[in-house]
Amino acid sequence: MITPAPATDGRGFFMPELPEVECLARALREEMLGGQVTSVTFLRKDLREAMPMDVIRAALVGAPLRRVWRRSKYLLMETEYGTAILHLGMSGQLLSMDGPTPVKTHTHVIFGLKRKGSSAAPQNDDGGARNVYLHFIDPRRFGRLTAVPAGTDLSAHPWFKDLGPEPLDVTGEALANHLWQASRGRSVAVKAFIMNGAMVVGVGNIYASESLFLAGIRPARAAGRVTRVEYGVLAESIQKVLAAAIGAGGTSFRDYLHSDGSEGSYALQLNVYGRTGQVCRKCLGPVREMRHSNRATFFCGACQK
DNA sequence: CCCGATTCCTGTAGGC
DNA sequence: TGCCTACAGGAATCGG
Repeated sequence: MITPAPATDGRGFFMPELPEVECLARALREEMLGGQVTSVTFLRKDLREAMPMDVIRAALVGAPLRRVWRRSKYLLMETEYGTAILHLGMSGQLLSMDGPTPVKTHTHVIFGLKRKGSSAAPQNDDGGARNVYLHFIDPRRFGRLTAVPAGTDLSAHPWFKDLGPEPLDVTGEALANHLWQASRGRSVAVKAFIMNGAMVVGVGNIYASESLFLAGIRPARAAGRVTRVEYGVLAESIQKVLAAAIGAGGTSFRDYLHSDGSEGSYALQLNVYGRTGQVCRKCLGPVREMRHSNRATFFCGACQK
């Protein structure tokens, strides 16, 4: 039995990929929807790029959160005034805290929220319990945060305009057809091809290796030399890996949100990622590693053709 | 256009 | 033990 696992970098460091962002969106929806952002505090001006602080405040502060969702690895939070767009990068965390004071290093932005119904909360004792502070922490600062005013066409936004389909929002057949057609004549390695957000979103370095292992396709194969039948298997493998990780990542995320973020992410059951030299779980041969486009790539030489 | 390499950043691991 | 280097990742950008 082959079971995909939540993503870490092999040392237990939590890496937000599509499944983790999806779980984050679900958790925030559960906890925050209908609540109101009362403040956005910036502890620095830029992450990967400058954050438009006024635009972000204008989009969020003073109106109920009416929608929280995910597109690709972006988390979106919408009020009637606008939409904030957040990317956790590689090391980003969005932690729910009781207080407005940073408790971890590399806390860059703090969203203060008055949760739904908080006006009726008592003033004493747990009077502040319904207020919650979302701490955006990101040591490596690969994250991004921006916002757009209401009415903006998000599909035309620079961060979204070139994105391919959501792998879990289309059928395996549709995804396979799309990948196969887009790959005709392409010499790029199939691993780089499926990691390209213009082709399909949400497949990062870890899940690319894992999907190709499940599909039995070597990562270095030219995308244009993968057959339609193989793209059928690959599309289903991508969906299987991501869907299973959403389940597993969800569990991981609850620990993550309510503790320090690393709990539960050490016990990994990845098939090839980070398992160089260890035995393949299918054929007991050695898992091999190569570097491609400066990224570690893992595969089984016997199981993948 | 296509494709591979490089860049951003910091914490951690491993070599000596 | 401490210093140094390599490496991790998404996505933009550069150059051939």
